Amino acid sequence: MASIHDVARVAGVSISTVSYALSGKRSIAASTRLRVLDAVERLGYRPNAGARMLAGTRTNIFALTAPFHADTYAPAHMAFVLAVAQAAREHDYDVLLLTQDEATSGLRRVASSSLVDGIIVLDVAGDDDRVAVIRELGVPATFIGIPKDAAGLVCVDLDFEAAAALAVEKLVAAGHRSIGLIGHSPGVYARGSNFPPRFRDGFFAAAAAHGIETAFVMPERDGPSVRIALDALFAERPEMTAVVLHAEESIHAAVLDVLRERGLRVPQDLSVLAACASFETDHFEPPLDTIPLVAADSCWRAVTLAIEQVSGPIEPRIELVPPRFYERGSIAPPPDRHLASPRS
Amino acid sequence: MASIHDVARVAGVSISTVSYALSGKRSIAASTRLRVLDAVERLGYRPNAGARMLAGTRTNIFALTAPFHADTYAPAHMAFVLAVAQAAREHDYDVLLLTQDEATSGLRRVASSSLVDGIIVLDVAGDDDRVAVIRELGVPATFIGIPKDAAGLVCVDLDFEAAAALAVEKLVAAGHRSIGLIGHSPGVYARGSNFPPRFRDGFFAAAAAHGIETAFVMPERDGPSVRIALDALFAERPEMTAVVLHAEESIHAAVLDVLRERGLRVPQDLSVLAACASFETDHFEPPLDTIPLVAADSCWRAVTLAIEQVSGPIEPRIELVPPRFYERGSIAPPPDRHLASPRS
DNA sequence: CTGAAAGCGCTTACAG
DNA sequence: CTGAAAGCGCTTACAG
Repeated sequence: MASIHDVARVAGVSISTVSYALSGKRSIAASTRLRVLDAVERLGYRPNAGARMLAGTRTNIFALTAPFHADTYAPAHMAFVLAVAQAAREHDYDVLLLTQDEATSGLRRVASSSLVDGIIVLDVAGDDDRVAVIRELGVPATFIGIPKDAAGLVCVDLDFEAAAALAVEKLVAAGHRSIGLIGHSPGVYARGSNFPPRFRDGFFAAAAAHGIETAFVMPERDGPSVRIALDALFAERPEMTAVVLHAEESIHAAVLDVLRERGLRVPQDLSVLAACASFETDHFEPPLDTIPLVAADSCWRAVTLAIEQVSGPIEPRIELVPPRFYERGSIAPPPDRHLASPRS
Repeated sequence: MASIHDVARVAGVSISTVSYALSGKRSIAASTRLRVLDAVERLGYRPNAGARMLAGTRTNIFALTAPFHADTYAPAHMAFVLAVAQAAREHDYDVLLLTQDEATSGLRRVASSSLVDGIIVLDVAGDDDRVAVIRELGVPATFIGIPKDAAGLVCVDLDFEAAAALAVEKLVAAGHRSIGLIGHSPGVYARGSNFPPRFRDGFFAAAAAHGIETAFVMPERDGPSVRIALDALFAERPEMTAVVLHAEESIHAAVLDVLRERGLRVPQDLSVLAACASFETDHFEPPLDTIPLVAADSCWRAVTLAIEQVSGPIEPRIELVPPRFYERGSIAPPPDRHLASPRS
């Protein structure tokens, strides 16, 4: 494998000139640079990663700690892992994958051996063991998600409260006054991350602010549970004209199936809005209006903030990514029977 | 951060002694080793990764190339990524994640910069671009899956043909003579990996060997498609008494739903076998007999073979992991009406 | 604008 | 059983 010495010899310059020509860290005569680049090309030279790590100030590797648990929703998890890897690559960083087995010990290992320049933390739980370790290590890190005690940390997340408020606003604007929320399974609220309650509470708060009636159910992942959950919503709010979904993809499909069974048309009889979904909602029948959870948004920002920290400490912060609404045609005004003053 | 010199000073030995005490590559007096380990402990010493990579012969990092496409089934994909990472860690290796964006260029990059000691290749397509690159690079690599031209490569995979044969045998042993196969969606067979056809062809071959009637359907991922597919099976083989599933988790659930709707009990009226599933099948109602695709099996073997290659070339091979059957109670003898000579 | 050289922190022959 | 030293391939002050 060609080394920097080979390149220097072929180009007829010193190794420092090769290094600078490649890094651009000092000005090089155009003709010299060309000779160097030509030699690099001809030799297929690639700087040795280990040597750069040792001599330089950074490794250009981030650790990605992405614990996977029994109740982790694989598609969303995968979307975030990939989005981090892609964002990192666009900043010339590689990603080292750390799993649940090594949640805290892996962080210590890669940080104290200077294998990585920093850490991206995924699937952040309310009380996450990794928080204390990262504080202790003092290594650059960005959390995607918000732990209970975020003091001194750099966190990025979708603004779930704002997303819930936006969902309510869109439906209120269409004329709805009674809105159901179909959330994740109860287990998701009980343990783990804080975004499901953040969305739920944001939903209730926004609804209250608008004087809107609500009902809330948490079905399990199977079809029968969804059926029962929808029945419960309609039982509690017979006048309900819209439903917000903050759940997994399969729940969306199941809800639409049940509505079809019951002869309820979307959006003529019931408006439906998919909130904070990390999957496409336009292959559903009908396609669903959505306020998506865009993994690329949070992950890009997280990587950017991690890179900033590599150059030196930055102000701790919780950065909330603003939600956006995409219309697909699954929201309409409520059917006449529900209007205060029926038309015609 | 403490260096090997700090440890040597505290322990009162030379840095080579520290190195050898830690690597065990030459014999050290017990008392000396204790002093070294004590110093390591007190200083919280961790060898610098870059320095080891540069001075040593290996980086202890594998690249994992795991392209994710629109039709990739996230849970299985995730299971394999995690299994590789876990197997690697148990061999003291870390895993660098390469995504679809960099499928081939990433391989060149990490291999020629000596960032990694080898490559684990996931989601292998029949004609996979990565095959040529890896041949060219001559870097240690293990494929999990089998490309069309596997000459010179080291590949590991479940023995899908044997799994299909085992599925048929189990059902034949229970008395079944007419068996349906519910496969993946047509798109999966059209492009991509070769394991779906390998299973399908193995199924037909084994059925033919046993003189068994078969039918085969490829439903899309949605509920209605599954309903239609089951109807097609029963239309083609009214005497069908067993079904083998080689498909995604949601298809399994949908099949069981439809059978329930139709009043068909499993296994009294119809036996069901889940084949090559990378998810648990015992939370279904009823739990399903299974010949699982165990990610940990293939991935552990793949990592082991990659590590062997780091020490020097090994014989190219295609290693097939033998399938195993787990009984859960979803297979029973066919109902009496289907027996050639009805009892009583 | 460019070069000679120190130094990053290890591993591993070489010597004893 | 242990130590002194070369060397891995870079980056980056230091000098000119």
